[in-house]
Amino acid sequence: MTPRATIADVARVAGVHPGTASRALNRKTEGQVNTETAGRVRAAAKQLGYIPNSIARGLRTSSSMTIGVIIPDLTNPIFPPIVRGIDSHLAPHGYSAVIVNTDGSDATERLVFESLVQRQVDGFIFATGHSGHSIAGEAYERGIRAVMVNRDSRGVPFPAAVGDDAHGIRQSVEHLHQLGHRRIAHIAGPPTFSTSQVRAEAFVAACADLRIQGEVFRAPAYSVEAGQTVMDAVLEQSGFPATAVVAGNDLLALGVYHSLRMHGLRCPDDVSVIGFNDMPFAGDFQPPMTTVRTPHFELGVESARLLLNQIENSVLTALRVVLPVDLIVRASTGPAAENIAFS
Amino acid sequence: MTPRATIADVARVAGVHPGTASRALNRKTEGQVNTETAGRVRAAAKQLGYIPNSIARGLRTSSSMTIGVIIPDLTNPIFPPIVRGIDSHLAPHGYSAVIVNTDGSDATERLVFESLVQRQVDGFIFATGHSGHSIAGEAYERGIRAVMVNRDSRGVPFPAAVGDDAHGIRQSVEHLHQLGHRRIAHIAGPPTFSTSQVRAEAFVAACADLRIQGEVFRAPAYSVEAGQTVMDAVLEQSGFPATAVVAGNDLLALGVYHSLRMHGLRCPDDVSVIGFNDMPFAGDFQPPMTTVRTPHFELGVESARLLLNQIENSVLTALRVVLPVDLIVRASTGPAAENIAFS
DNA sequence: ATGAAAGCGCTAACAA
DNA sequence: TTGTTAGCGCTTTCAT
Repeated sequence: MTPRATIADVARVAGVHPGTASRALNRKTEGQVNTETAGRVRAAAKQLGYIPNSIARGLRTSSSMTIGVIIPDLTNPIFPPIVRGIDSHLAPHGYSAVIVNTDGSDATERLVFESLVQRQVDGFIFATGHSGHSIAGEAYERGIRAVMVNRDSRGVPFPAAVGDDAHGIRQSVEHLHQLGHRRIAHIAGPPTFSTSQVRAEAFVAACADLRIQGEVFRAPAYSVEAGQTVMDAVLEQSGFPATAVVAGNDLLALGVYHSLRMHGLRCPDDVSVIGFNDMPFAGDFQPPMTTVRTPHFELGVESARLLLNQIENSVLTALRVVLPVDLIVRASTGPAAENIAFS
Repeated sequence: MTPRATIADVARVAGVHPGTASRALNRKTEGQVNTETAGRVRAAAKQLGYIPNSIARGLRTSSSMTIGVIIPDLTNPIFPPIVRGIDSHLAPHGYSAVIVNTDGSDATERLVFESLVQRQVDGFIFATGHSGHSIAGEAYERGIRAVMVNRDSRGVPFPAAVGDDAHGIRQSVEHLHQLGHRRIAHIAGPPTFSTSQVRAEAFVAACADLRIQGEVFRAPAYSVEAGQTVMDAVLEQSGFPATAVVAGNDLLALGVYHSLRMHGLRCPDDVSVIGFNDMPFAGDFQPPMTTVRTPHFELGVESARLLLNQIENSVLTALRVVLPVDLIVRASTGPAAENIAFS
């Protein structure tokens, strides 16, 4: 492996001083150099296959052109689109994203956060929305730039890009109401996520407005297993004869599907189910899932835009960007069952 | 934001020279320093909240502790588990992964590759398996360290971690054969991917061995749309009266589902379908998909291990790691239909 | 418009 | 065992 050409090499070939070469090669400073000289420098660079060493540049400019993206779990299907959205905005600006997973663990979150600080990332995008001991608060105190995506900032004054969850839930409940449902269960995500709270509150409010019975059950995680377990409990122990379930997200809804199947209940004939997120392939499930579509890619884009505005222009374009969501009606919702399917 | 403490600050507080502080703080060199002194340095570091600047370190050691991971598209559900596997091996070794998408474009691949070289990544993991004008060959000539994951190296002498695709296909065909199928279509992925070739060849070989009719159709992409389009053509134009389809991957198989449905055909009653990969939620599709499970997470781990061995120990532990795959029989395969469902 | 020189923060070779 | 010195490759003042 032949050693890579440095800017000194380029300068030598072009017959100029390294400083001049540097100026010629950088957009912001190329105006300061004679057009003809600049051309010579560029030619030399091309000839030598010069690739600037961004580590060295970063050391000098104290910026790494890197953004840390902290998510709970990349295998949760809502995150890949968010990440792609983030990347689609960062890349054209010369930034790269370093994605790390926390698996919902505060300890891991702290660990990866420190490791990214050590890597001199220029900012953070948090997709983890813990309430209490989140590192977001600490980040703010340290003067670190960050934004939240898909989760609210909850006290910490970082900007956030979120979907209009409350509206999505309201649409869901109204849809169910129109189908004749009057007793609806909501399986909410863990209370540590801001989304869980927002959605649960919206559910309660919507039920109150429409004068229908709504009951909230809490899942310990946003996962298929948790959804199934909680739905098992709803069916077997709660004594709440729901004809429909509004799940906190699609994973939970999928768990509800499983529970229903295990209990010999049909969806939507016996119980209607609505998810949240419209994760990829939600329309291919059995039955195709009625769910609230959240524009994850765009959420990613917006969060990146918010962050870059802060970093590059030191301006806060917005403290909160709320994107619209849409109820996608498929086949997991139908008319309310006349007979209560369970005790 | 108070300026971060540097190693010079730590040294000053501890009353030692920066060089000594550096040695005390690094695992590999802490043996060279007096235990008591080292303790004082560590105390000072802790007191000041010292966080080493890894950019500066990288400049000096010419290593960024970063690995570039090049994939076609993060939203293809097989990649998140691979990425997590990679990360699970890299993180404990102090490395971070920078993930970039190419969307199957050679131009983008080249672009992101250069951008990662510029970032001084210590190595690459390629999940894109192009044949011809891949940048892998060029990377090799430049002396860049890299490995391939889930795709074969195809001439370029980089190590690779792959699943035993041929065996998976053979299992699929045998399963179909046992169910009485004698005319099977294979919808192969784009020929630019090594996996497409391997799977198609294995399909042809298996059919020959079992003396059944097998015909290969080529999809222009590994996507749901492509699967649907190709299956439409199989049904409407090919004149090949298949009773079963072995799809090149689950996405393609899902497209086959869609096509079948549009044609009023039932799966598996009229046509059996087998996918490949066992992507997340494949068991929740309608019908639950029979498919070949590939250990994506482990593939990721192995690829990272292969790469780190090369980087840190300059040893090539293996040129090829082949992991076993398994046929997961669910509900998309059944006895061969007696009547040919289409012309 | 260009050259000179300094220095970002760190580690590695060399001395002592 | 510790201090000294130099320099990774780049940008950016300051001079010219």
